[in-house]
Amino acid sequence: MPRFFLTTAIDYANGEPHLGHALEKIGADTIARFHRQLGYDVHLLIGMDEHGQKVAQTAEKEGVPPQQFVDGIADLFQAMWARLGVAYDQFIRTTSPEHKAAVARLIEQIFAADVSLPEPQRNFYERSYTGMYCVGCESFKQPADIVEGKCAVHPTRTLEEVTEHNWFFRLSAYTGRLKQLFADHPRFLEPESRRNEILQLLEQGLDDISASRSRFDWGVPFPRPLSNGDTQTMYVWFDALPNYWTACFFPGYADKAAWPANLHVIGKDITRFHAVIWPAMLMAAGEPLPAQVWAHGFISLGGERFSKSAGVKLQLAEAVDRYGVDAFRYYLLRDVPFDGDGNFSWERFEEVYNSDLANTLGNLGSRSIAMIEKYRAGVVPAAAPDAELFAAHDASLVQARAAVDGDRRYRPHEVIGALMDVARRTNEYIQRTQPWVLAKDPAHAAQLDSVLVTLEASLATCAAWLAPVMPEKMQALWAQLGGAGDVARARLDQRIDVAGWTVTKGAPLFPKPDAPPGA
RNA sequence: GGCUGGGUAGCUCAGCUGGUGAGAGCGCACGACUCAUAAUCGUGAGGUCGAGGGUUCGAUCCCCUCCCCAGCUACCA
Repeated sequence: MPRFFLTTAIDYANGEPHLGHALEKIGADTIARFHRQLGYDVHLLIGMDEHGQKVAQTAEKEGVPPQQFVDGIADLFQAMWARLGVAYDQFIRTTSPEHKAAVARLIEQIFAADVSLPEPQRNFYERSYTGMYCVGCESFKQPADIVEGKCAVHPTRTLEEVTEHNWFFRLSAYTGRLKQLFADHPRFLEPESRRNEILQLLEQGLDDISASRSRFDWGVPFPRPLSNGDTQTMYVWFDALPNYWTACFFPGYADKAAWPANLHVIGKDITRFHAVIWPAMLMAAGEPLPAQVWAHGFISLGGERFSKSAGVKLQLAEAVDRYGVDAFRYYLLRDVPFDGDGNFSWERFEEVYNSDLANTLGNLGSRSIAMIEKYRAGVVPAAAPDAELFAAHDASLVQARAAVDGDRRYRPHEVIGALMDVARRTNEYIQRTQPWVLAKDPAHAAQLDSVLVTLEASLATCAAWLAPVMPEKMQALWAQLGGAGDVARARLDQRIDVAGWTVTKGAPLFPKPDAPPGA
């Protein structure tokens, strides 16, 4: 069985999970579920990035030791993932001893490689760095961020010229190899818009980056002391990025999380770290590279750019409660293209819920199951589904497959679109064949059989293909259709044989909001 | 400022290397049907394909200029 090891960005532990986190995790979870149903041995890695100055500061503000603080945040995130049906296989935390040990190991691996290099080419070297430090931001400012000699964010404070002595990583040495990587593997970074940005960056040439910090200690100690004897803390990205690699050093995960990963799902804002720094680190360590990095877009709220203040406007719990988890997952994935940005609005949510879920899909289930019950006592006839209709369906499924496991990957919204085509086409088919007319004349029994199997088979296809998006609802549909066991085990690359299944009409799958529940 | 990607029906968007009448979904209007969650099916409304110019027998798709939007322009993550 082919492996499919995918990861999401580990979330920075200085706040509660919000809509942006949810989009990425639901997207990755759905991609993972699709692959499970396509016969891959899937490993989905998720986790928390828990080190760094900001986390330490936030913890201090809360008056809690940092470890205790991040423990609490991790609980919040895991509870949210459970709520959203994000079925990860491994949850990594950068504060765990296994991770810290493995990070040190990766760094040492780079030092080991350095031994054979002449000094001017070594990956890690010590260097003094002088920059303008803003006390308000507690960080160094780049020239572009400085306005009239002051930090743009804190114009009342004076910038201090500060010199730090750190470990540096010779990122500049990888410009050529990275260019080669992008040339040899055009799909290493997608979508294309993000790839273009990185190509431009590489064209400019890369600067070395610092790999350790002296100003705080909430992190992994850099494994080697400086020549002056000081031990510094690793720059958070040097601690965070390797999580994908350190995952396999946790007990029980040696095989499941074996490096390299097939896919890193990340947000477009951290493209550079994943498409430049991380590959360079791996090259330095002599490790294989991940097959692909996918940078998804952002979701805004009511047209406004997502921000901490905006985050208050939408409680995830509220969004989930309104129409249920699965409808929330569906809405996000359907309305936010995974290769671009999208917007969240309750108006759209309602439109999509009513139109796609209640009217098109839900009602298709209701009417089909009702007819099988009424005309055939609930037993699906042993006939062949309509060949012409299924030829059209199959064409849709080819598109769907391409959007998760082919040329168009990874675009769950296109999978959804293809399956809605299947549902709409099936509703159309009902209108065209008019089974209620066929039912009136026993002479048309065979024809009616054919129509009913076709409906059942179409619905089973929808249930199987949409299960990754809406696990619970599609399980319910599957059960109503009389499918055995778990819909999540239904293979997407095989035709589902529905002959002989016994349907059971239950409550509407997607009740209208104003309808009494269960009506 | 530089670079990248965009500006197509009320909304969200498809339109590969230029060519018979510019599309889909939603929304809207009208009609049909009754199996179904007042759901479904059909029809329609006719949008200067951002603006101007150019190349061409012919451009939404090629070139130039301009306007507008978004992103990137490196050590917060």
